[in-house]
Amino acid sequence: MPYSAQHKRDTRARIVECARILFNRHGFEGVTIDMVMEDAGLTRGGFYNHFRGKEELFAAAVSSFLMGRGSQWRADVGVDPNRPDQAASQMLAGYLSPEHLDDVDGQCPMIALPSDVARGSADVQKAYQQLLEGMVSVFARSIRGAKRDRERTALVLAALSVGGMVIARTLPDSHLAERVRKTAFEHGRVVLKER
Amino acid sequence: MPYSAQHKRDTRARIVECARILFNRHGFEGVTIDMVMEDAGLTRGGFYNHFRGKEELFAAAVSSFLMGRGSQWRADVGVDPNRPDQAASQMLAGYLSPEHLDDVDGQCPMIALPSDVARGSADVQKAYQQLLEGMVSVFARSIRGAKRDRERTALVLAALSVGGMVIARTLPDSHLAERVRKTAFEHGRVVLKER
DNA sequence: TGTACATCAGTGAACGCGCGTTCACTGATGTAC
DNA sequence: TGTACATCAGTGAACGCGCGTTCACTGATGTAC
Repeated sequence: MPYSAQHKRDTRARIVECARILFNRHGFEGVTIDMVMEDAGLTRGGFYNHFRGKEELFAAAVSSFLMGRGSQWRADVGVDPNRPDQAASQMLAGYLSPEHLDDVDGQCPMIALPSDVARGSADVQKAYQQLLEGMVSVFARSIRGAKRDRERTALVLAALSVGGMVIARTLPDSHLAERVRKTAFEHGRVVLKER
Repeated sequence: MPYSAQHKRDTRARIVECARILFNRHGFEGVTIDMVMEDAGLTRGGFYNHFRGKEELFAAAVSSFLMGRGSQWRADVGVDPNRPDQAASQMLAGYLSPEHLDDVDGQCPMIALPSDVARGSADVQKAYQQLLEGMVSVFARSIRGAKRDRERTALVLAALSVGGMVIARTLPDSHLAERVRKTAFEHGRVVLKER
């Protein structure tokens, strides 16, 4: 056996991580296989030892956000189990934070790549949906009330969070962008408190 | 003088309208000058009699939504002047309607093209911002209360509308997409009633 | 009214470039003996 | 322990294709006389 299976897994993970950042910066069409492989310290041709093609890489990159930065969406990281409502307010505050707005490389793909995903493969759309479902479940779990109401409120918070950030990202007037972000955040807090 | 100035204006408008639809369908990179000109009944080369390049066409296409379908955003079309609140609820209902979700060709560019615009020229970003400001001003004008509160509520409704539709558009599970759309709409109605 | 002319919207071949993908190969690695 | 070997991750040249843009040309149109 040449090289270990672990070596291959590591290389693949490195490629995906570089791709995730580059897609966030430049979008699906704006990223070339060359760019990704160079960032990963490799050359063009080796790419096809790891992926069937560019679309598969895109799906893997979007999906990887859940395992990386977005892992808190499933694990409720650092939240006191006696205060489950903290998970929702932490998620809201983090997602609609000024830091997240400025963090091009590390931002959530739902913000950076919505139209790319909408025109992408079935696999990347599935990955996008998993991101949303993860977010919604964090919100829903830390809201009081009947299950149906909890999910409805969680969906509202998700639409508000993603929508506020997508708009803020796209506005050239950074002052207006900041107002959108802040207003969405404050309204989200009100929605959370009412529950 | 060969051809009238009106002839040239008409041709340009036809190109922009075809481009708007194609961009909505396929995104900025997915549309070629050839596709646009063929739809407009012309050939490749003539394009540069009307536009400096593809980026300028993109900005014109996004901007054109305000003059076309989105004209209601400025004119409060068909709204009883004694019931200014109707403008907001009509806009909310129309924007978050199932018809708008299904209307790929006619949809608002803020839904179809957010990431394309975010990576586009300064001009197209300005056009995007004008769309948002138009929407916000329709909401704000038909809400009661202090000016500051009205604008904050209007921004919330805009984030909710755009966010709800962007998410719904991107989700492959159409059942979940429909739930997101509906939930955003119903929450928007509540927000409007509270004012 | 008819005709010659100037203008410029529109044509379509050609250019240059970049990108996704393929492919024959190289060489680092773990294993068998 | 040392050596020959098989595997396959990685290399980089090459291919094929499509796209944005350019450019010399054409011909429809309105005007001048």
